[in-house]
Amino acid sequence: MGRQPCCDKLGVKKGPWTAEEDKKLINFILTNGQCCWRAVPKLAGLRRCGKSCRLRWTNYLRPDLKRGLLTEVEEQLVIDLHARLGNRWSKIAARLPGRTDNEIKNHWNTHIKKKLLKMGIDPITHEPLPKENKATETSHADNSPESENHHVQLPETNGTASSEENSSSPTENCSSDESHLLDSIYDDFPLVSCLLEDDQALLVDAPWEFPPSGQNFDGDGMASWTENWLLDCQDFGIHDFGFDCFNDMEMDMLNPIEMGNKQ
DNA sequence: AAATTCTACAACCGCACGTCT
DNA sequence: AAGACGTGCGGTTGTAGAATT
Repeated sequence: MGRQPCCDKLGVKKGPWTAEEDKKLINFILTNGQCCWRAVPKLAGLRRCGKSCRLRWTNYLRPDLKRGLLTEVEEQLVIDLHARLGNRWSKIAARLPGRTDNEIKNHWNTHIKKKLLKMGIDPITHEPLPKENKATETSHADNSPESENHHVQLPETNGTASSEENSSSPTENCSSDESHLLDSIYDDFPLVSCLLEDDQALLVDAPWEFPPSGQNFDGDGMASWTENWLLDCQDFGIHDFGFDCFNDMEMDMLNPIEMGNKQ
């Protein structure tokens, strides 16, 4: 049996997207909206796999994306959320409007991880590194993706540093300590609370204008706008970053922050 | 100036999950 | 209930450009 591949591998292009392909994809989605991704390549005239189209759209072409490096505040929020959620990048991304899980994941691996190690903090557990390990960790952790999967046996995480709960969510299971943790994070990082406040405001349903008013999208209008769009920074506004991606437990975890913030 | 190494990030892959029939 | 299907997620790889030798 087995399932059908998402696309026939033959004749499907891979690798970097060209501006032309981007245009086609944008044009198609503008006209038809996001529908069945499998059908998109064919309908849009692209020799790409549907999955690839979806990824390209969500990670790069979506107009509500911010580009550029994460700010200090965003970075701190990522660290904070990672401490609570582990490598659940999509959930973390949901808390950072305009950022994608892929972007955050990359930033984590290339910047934050190193930063934490330099500070003597284990990027997996967010606990201080045991002194004797610091040097060695720092020296090889950079290029060792495995290090993240090793589930470095921590001094003590109530003995449950098992690969089971994996999802590398170190604090996920210690709900009793949740409020403590949150309190300390909240105290330690006033910037985070500041962002959360802003973030809250941003969550107001404000759909991006598509196409921007005054632009027409037939023929050249579309093409020139698309080109500008691709060239320029994409910061149109916020859309689609609600809380619905959090399950109840996570919502409970987050509530204290939101609530505390309002007080 | 050329060669080599490093870094950052876009893109791919395989698996998991939810929905539909 | 089971299989097919579409989509989302996280890990990993490939590559272009920057930095270093």
